[in-house]
Amino acid sequence: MDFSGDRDLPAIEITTALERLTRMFLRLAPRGELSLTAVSVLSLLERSGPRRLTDLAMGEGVTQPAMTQLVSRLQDAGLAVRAGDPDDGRVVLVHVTDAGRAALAERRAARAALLSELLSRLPEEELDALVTALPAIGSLTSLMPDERPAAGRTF
Amino acid sequence: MDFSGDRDLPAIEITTALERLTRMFLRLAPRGELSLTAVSVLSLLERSGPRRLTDLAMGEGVTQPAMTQLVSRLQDAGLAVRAGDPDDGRVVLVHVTDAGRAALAERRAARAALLSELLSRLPEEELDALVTALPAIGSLTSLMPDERPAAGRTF
DNA sequence: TATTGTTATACTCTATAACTATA
DNA sequence: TATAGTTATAGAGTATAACAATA
Repeated sequence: MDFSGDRDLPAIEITTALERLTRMFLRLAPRGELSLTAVSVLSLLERSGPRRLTDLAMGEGVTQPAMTQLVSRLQDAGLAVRAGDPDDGRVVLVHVTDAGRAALAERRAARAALLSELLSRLPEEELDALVTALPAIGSLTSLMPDERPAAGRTF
Repeated sequence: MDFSGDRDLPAIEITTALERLTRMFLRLAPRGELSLTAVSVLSLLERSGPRRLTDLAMGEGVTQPAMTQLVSRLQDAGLAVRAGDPDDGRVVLVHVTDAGRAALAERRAARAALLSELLSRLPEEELDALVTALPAIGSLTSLMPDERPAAGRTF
């Protein structure tokens, strides 16, 4: 397949595929205790270290009050902690805890186990195609701007 | 990359990638009036024709009452309609309306437009890899069993 | 005054339990 | 009795608006 002439062509197909993929993934495993946003926040903290509450809200596309409450829930669950910023008394820096990292790993392992079962039923070449597409998926998610404001309920 | 020897190997990597992809896609566009489940139901009805309410609930991994309410909302919005089954007076068959199809198309177009912008910034080979992986994504979503019961809130 | 974060309140969507109607 | 669907009620997570504290 060569889309070099019209690179926008497959957008609808990719959108439809991603819609179904998203739904499948959400249903792949019971969410357990953590909301999707909670997992996303913990993942971000794990990837990039402590973050300000406002940054987290922007990054996740939720409002500041929603993030305040989410961080409170995470803190109550022992998965994250608030720490002050010595340079600016208004700022709250959120850190992921070891328990938070462990919860993430456990959740990923559970999902991976279920996903493995599905992957094992894919034809060889389709599995290869999926693996080959992983860098593209990584790039795509990195391209998502962090500044998108919350628009309506995020889900 | 050759995983023929140990096909389960990339499950964690794929899980992590899908976690981020899911979050990105959810944030790609304001959801507008439709919840993710609503879109999924309409898509299923569009793909496979009228369905019983119970089937929809099972297929989406939500409870029957949740589906009753969702279908009521869709009906109020003119996007779906309830019809009885002549063969069994207890059964409700849900149909997508033309307005429902239009809403789906509009939503997909909006997302595709935003996605196009991101896709256009991918290197040529990554875009190709994504397109090549589309059949695999389709297979994967088809492999998802419909019988998975609701486990906790679905999101 | 502007910025950071929290509190108060309302809304959407979901779950469990109890119920109605048909088979 | 069993099955299909609805109604009643409660809980999680989010938004907007109003507020407190720091810069």
